[in-house]
Amino acid sequence: MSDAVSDTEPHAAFSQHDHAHCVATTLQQAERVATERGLRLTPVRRRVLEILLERHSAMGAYDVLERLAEEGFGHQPPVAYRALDFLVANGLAHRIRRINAFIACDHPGEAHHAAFLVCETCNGVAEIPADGLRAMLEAGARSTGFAIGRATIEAAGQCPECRARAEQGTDNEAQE
Amino acid sequence: MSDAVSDTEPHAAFSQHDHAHCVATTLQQAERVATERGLRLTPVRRRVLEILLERHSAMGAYDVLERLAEEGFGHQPPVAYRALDFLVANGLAHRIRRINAFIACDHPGEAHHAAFLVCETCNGVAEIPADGLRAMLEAGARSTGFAIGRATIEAAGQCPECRARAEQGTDNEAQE
DNA sequence: TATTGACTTGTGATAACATAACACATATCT
DNA sequence: AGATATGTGTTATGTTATCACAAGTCAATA
Ligand SMILES: [Zn+2]
Ligand SMILES: [Zn+2]
Ligand SMILES: [Zn+2]
Ligand SMILES: [Zn+2]
Repeated sequence: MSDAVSDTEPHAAFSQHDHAHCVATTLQQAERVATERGLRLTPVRRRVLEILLERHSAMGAYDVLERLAEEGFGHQPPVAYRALDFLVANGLAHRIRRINAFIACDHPGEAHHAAFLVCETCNGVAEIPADGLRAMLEAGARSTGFAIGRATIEAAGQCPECRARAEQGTDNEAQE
Repeated sequence: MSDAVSDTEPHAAFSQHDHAHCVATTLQQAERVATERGLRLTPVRRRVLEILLERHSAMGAYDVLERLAEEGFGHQPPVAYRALDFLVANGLAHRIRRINAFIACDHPGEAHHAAFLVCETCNGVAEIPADGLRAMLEAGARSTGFAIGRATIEAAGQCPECRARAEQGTDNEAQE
């Protein structure tokens, strides 16, 4: 049987890799960005970024808050939301609206538009480049006179690993 | 300088038009779709669709619920959510995640992918064709082996009318 | 006709997500 | 030090969404 997946290059979010390297380089980039722009990457903010960086999936604000509380930071929602909002506002994290969650940015500091692939099975989230998508969206909007500020581009589906796993199980999956 | 907006073709959501015509034709289409597919467009469901069709902007579930309650339907959130979920599942309405709201579909029954332009000033929402965007997104996903189910493409910004209004005000709005 | 089974609508309760308002602390600048 | 802006923590509340269960509707069929 031919494997439809085998000839692709899976995103780091959906495959085994040296994640410590992801964390180190991204955190380093984030720190450089903060310095360059005079942002105050305070203890809470930095810790939230580190927590998000632990996995290639998105975390809800309350999950982040729980971690913060355990570690001696505040126990109330605004503590998490403020740090998360700071990170998002400064391009160090992204908000995934489909699942009300947040994820660390893969390329902080580099001007880019991103789209997100959200696996409905394992909850992994991959950030993929979306400059072309953004340009196309912008073109569509311009023809109606609409001026785009920010865009949200998200896809829900199944990542290659979960897809392969599903192939083994022979059940028919019902669609939504 | 020429007016950057004047030569565009504004979307119905952002300009004066015969809205009764919008409502009539869309509702008619929706009814045809329901009949063809054996869907039960019950009183609540139909009423919710009519309520959404009243304006070219999105409504929150609780706003819909309030209307339903006034009109003798149930008073509890599931009443609204179930009807809305039914409409979304069957392509008669769309969910706008950026603002946690719902809007009637412009072209029920016609297979299409849509993107949405959400005006942050007047809360108008325009549905625009997104088959090209979807194809591009799909291409990006495929290169990572990801299989897309549903996609969310939304832009927040300013509609042509609000943009024009803002231009007039810029001289006066220098001070707060 | 009466039974059945799938589906729909309603309810109360609760979960999950997000912000308002205010007090106090800490950094920055003069 | 004093003035100003920013950040952190708190309590309280607002907003969005789902769960679990009872009762009603409807159509096929025994
Ligand atoms: Zn990694
Ligand atoms: Zn997966
Ligand atoms: Zn209209
Ligand atoms: Zn507008």
